Amino acid sequence: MHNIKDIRENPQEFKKNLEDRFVDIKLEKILSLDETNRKFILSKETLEKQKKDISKSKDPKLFSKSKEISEQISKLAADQLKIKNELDDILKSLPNVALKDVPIGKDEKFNKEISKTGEIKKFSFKPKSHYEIGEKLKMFDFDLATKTTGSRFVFVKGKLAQLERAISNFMIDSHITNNGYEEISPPLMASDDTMYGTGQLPKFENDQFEIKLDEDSGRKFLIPTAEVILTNMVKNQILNYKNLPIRLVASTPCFRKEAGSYGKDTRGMIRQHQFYKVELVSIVDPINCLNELERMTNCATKILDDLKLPYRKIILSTGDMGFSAEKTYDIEVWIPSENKYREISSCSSCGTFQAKRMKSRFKNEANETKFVGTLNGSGLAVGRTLIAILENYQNEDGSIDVPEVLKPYMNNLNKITSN
RNA sequence: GGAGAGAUGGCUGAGCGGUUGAAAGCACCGGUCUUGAAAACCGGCAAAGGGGCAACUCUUUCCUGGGUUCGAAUCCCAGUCUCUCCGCCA
Repeated sequence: MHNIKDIRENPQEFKKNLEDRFVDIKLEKILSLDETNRKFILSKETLEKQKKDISKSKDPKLFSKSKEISEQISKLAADQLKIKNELDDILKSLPNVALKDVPIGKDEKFNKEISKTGEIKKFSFKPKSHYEIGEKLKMFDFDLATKTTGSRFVFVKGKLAQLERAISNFMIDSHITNNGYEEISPPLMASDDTMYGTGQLPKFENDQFEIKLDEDSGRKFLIPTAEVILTNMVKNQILNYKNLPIRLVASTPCFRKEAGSYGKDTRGMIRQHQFYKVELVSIVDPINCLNELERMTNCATKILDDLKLPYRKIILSTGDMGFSAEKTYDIEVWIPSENKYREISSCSSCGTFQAKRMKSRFKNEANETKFVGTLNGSGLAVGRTLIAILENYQNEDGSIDVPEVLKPYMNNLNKITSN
């Protein structure tokens, strides 16, 4: 959430920054609510001071006066709270401000390609889509998932299930051993305020699967990404600068309603309600956010290098970035059957935006309390990596070569064939 | 599911109606000492918000929400969470 103090000091700049993200900001409303709020606070505090003085004096003659003041205070407090809540509701739904080097544009058309890596393989036959390959191998079963569960789910079976697990294990091992991340096996559900902390609530409630444990307790949500639960590990904490950076990795299922993408990617497992993802999260001193973003993105692309999959790196435009992000790189992998690149990772710096929502702070070397910086990135989306391997490593007979680095995770299997 | 215990600052932990924003220790920051470090010693060290150009000052906060009282970390009620024991189950 944005600090109202910063807005107050530089309202026009704030307005412009959010307009660059194509957000309709009611600046006048915000400023007037803030002013009213402060007026209420001032009069409330004046009364509180009077009351405190009376109680300190211990003078019985003043006691009845104190009671009167109490009533006035509670009235003022109620009015003040109403204004404050109204103000907060507006602030809570405003996205983070983009950094200066982020291209301004209203949607993905304004994203900019930064680099292309790897060679696109020339097939001597027409490459099949991952779902054709998987179904032919009898290792993807979409119909069965429809029967047991519904649309946008899949059964992965046999060697492809093993391959999926191999991909996940290879990625985690790589991040642990080469990049210094700590592996976490987190809860797959998150509470209301946890979801708020990383920015999924209040604005994107419709994308989340809500869980009710019982009538009385608060609602919970299936995590749409491990980012939510990993980042919130430092919620409501004041860390020491010596503990930073914190680097976490987890491989978890992710659950998304995919509301608003009806009819999009309906075939295959590109867009599912449930998918595995290896997620990277960094908690850093905010002055290191940009370096960490580069580092994290490199951790993600290294996986694709090792898997020998062609990819490109793009920087998202202001309109295409996520709610909490200040700068985002997407990594897109080559999908032969579609003859184009598709997103396989998204790495974002959130600056102190999430930290302010979570109240995650640290003491710096000067012993001052500051908000931490948070970053998250996929390293990588496991389901989509499986897709990319199927398509890029396919042979004309429908078999799949196992990528070199995954063989140790597949009992040194060279090739996946039907039967 | 049954029976208890508890929730205090970055951490451990005192306080159980009135200079308690909160003892003490640890951690952290600054200093003395030292070639440097450690140890020892000295000093500092909660957060959020408001007012003020500033020095500074005020308010709130001892899990959350109500209540009692002139006054609550301290008493009462409700809730949340944690722990221990018993039962049940992976």
